[in-house]
Amino acid sequence: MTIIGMAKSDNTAAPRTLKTVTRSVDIINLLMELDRARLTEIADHVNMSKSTTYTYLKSLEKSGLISRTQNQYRLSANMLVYGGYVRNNNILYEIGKPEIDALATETGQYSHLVIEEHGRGINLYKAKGEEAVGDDYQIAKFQQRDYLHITASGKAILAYLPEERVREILNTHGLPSRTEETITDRDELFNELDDIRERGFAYNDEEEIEGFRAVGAPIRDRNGTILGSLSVSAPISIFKDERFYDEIPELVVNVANIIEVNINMSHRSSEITE
Amino acid sequence: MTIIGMAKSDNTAAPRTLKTVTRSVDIINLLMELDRARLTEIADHVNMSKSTTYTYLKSLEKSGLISRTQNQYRLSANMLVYGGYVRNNNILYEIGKPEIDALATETGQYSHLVIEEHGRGINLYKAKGEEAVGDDYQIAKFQQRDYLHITASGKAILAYLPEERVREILNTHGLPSRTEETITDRDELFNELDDIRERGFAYNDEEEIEGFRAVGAPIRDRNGTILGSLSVSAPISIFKDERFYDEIPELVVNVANIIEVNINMSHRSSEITE
DNA sequence: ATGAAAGTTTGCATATGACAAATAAAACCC
DNA sequence: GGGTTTTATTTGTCATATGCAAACTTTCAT
Repeated sequence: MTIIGMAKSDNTAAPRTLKTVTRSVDIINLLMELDRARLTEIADHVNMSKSTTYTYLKSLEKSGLISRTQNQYRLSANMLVYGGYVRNNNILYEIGKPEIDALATETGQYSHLVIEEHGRGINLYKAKGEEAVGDDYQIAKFQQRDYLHITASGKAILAYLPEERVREILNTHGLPSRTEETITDRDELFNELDDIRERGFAYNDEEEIEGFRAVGAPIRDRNGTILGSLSVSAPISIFKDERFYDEIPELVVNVANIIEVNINMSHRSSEITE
Repeated sequence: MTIIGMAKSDNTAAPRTLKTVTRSVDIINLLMELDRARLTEIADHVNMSKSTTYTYLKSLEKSGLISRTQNQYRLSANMLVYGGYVRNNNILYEIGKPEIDALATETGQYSHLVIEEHGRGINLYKAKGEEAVGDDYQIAKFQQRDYLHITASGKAILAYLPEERVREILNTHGLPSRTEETITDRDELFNELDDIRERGFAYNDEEEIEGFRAVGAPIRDRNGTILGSLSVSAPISIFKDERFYDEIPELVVNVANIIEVNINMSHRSSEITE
């Protein structure tokens, strides 16, 4: 009775996709992995002939997605333009940024504003408090995106997504673990999500990074649709139990509520259809 | 004897480019222009059949470059991941950010860190001082990229780029004007660039935005190669002549020098080959 | 200098993308 | 609420844009 349901019960056939697009994005993602690479190296990684790869690289360069310095290719600074556009036009960023800044200042720690896309959590903004350690804590430095089940902000989002959607996300990404504490079992996760809904906020107790704790709260629109979430994180030594279990959650939930109110009052709130 | 040299004396034929890539990026850029759009609208704009456009949109969506909410397509939040990656891995950002922050605090105004790519100035980072007006001054709000000849930071870069490269850029982008004061004449621009090199920094006196002034200074590596530039900008009422012509330039050049020293001392400085 | 490695160009065959037409699903409207 | 228009999706077919190999050029290393 194994229900290892990779079923993919699409009644609708998947729409056609352009190989050229897929391959282009493969190259772009590869460049984010390698930081910079030369033609031959790239061709090897993506399993295309050198000549074909050459054409791709030239095309991507001409279009402004990647750039080249002496035969080394890397992501173009234009990506900043696209990214900046997305951020500046996001109402959650517009309204949430000052609150996140204030929260980081108040707690002295890191505070993050997160949205979900394609089943992953994407960092919309982060602020660093005075006492926060690490330049940007540890490895997470270059990371703008993470699995939802391993962070407080991510779990706060999952808890308020339709269950069907959650299952879809789990099917796509699974439950990879990051530390001993990471939740890797579906049932356990669903229980956790129940708890989160009951409490109204999420904990992350060393589930992402050993020695780190975080508290996250959902940000929802007036219909209850989840828009994103925010979190505050710090080393255990700073988030001792009293603070971690009482003080911080109150603060975080409070700020989440403020953002919700401001968004719902905003004339732009109609834009957030999702 | 008109030497209106659009000559394009390529002895090398332009390499092949993939139509699919060009079209994909056209769609991406269109979405940045329209913010969000539906299939039919997009198909109209890019002059492709609806069915073809459909395939493009699905492909781009699946690859994570764009996203869809109820048949409205827009840039994906993933762009933040790419943009964030580019920023975080840029040594000029790493080293320049704290200096720009300090400069904004010190002057109370806006300070920007700019790099050049594809002949345009791209905002790597900006900081806002306490007394700076506007949420992000005026229209410039969503803009992450600008022509080089209309800003102080841009002119500071142009002044230290090889003349050949400057001509290339001018051929590509021309000298579009933004205000009455914008430099729109080639010879005038080259004279200006001479002046900038003599002084070591650039002025922008209402050339970009009416009522706004800025001072920009180049940031170069030990070989004299331009890496980027920084600037401080404010309304004329704040940058009165004394301040604009003496005080601010000294400050700006000083910070540029500090950044240069730090970059050249950095072990990563080898990365900046360009 | 010489050879090897990396990048670039070109011709050709075929897989891939473009379109039209058909179908399905919304949105509109009287 | 049913009929009409608009919009989105699917599919078959054909033309061509893409992928590869092989030739050529440049760069690097010894």
